[in-house]
Amino acid sequence: MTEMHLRDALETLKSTGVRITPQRHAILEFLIQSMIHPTADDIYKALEAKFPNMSVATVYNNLRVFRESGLVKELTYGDSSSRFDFVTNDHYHIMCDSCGKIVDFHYPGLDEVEHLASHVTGFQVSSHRMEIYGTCPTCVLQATKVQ
Amino acid sequence: MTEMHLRDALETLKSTGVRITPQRHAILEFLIQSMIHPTADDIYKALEAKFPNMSVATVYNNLRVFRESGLVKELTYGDSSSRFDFVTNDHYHIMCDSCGKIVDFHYPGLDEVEHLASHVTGFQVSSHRMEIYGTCPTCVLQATKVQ
DNA sequence: TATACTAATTATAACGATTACAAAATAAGA
DNA sequence: TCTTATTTTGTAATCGTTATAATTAGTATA
Repeated sequence: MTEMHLRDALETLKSTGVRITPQRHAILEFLIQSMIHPTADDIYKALEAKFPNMSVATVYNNLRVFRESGLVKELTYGDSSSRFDFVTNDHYHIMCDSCGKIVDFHYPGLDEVEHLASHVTGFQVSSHRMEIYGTCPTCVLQATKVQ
Repeated sequence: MTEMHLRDALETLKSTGVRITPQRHAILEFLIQSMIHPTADDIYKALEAKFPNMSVATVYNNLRVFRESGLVKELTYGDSSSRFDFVTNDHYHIMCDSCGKIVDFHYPGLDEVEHLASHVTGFQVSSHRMEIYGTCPTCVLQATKVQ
């Protein structure tokens, strides 16, 4: 599965004239295998052992390249830094207010809202963003224990 | 209308022991009357004439106070700075990819998605965020003109 | 395989939004 | 009016991210 995604991703990059460097390979591999929706710094730290000389700039540069190729999605929140998500099939995110964990879930797409918004505002709609916030099971449990 | 909102807002603040300063009054007033979902800097610049000595820190401090009182909502996007929205009735935003303009629109709330997400992930859901992106009528028009 | 060309990496400085801090000013109740 | 805790101010610091320029390294071609 991961193998497949990685090979496809590399193929996509190559076909648009993007060179495959060991760093790019490693960052993509990490993103695909990662379940934590990592920040740029997470990625930098995770690959430190394998690439002791890699620069943070390389991580950021490549995340931008991947984003522009449509391979990766950037998730932005207020205070903290951006998180990055390898694009597979469409899914939404639910985020824990307490520990910050992000979990994927599927939903049939909000075409109706897009249509209504377009109708009401006259915008030409291109996309939408939706996230749900709450408390994850683990944090709910801990909150009950404390009392 | 604006008068009403402002008086209510000041009352809310007072009742939780927050002092009403001229700066707070002015920032709130500007937020209520503003249609542009301003950034902290927008607010700072807008009040420069009336408060030549006001510090940016004051703007940020008070926006935090207002947010914590539930009077103001912070809208965060990737690249640029946060935008602030005086909380009235529930509405969503549609944003122009080209010029950055944000327009409000109403929609009956996405209870169904919240329920499903809760069911599937086991989270205790508290809220959600939804935005639509596209091109505003003005920018669509300009794009056609150029050709 | 060697060469050449261009893109990518690195290290570091710069940037911009936001926050921390300490001193001075001030709102609001007694 | 007086008192006191809160708020404002000015400035420095922080942190994520980007710009820059020199070095290194993919990859197409011969």
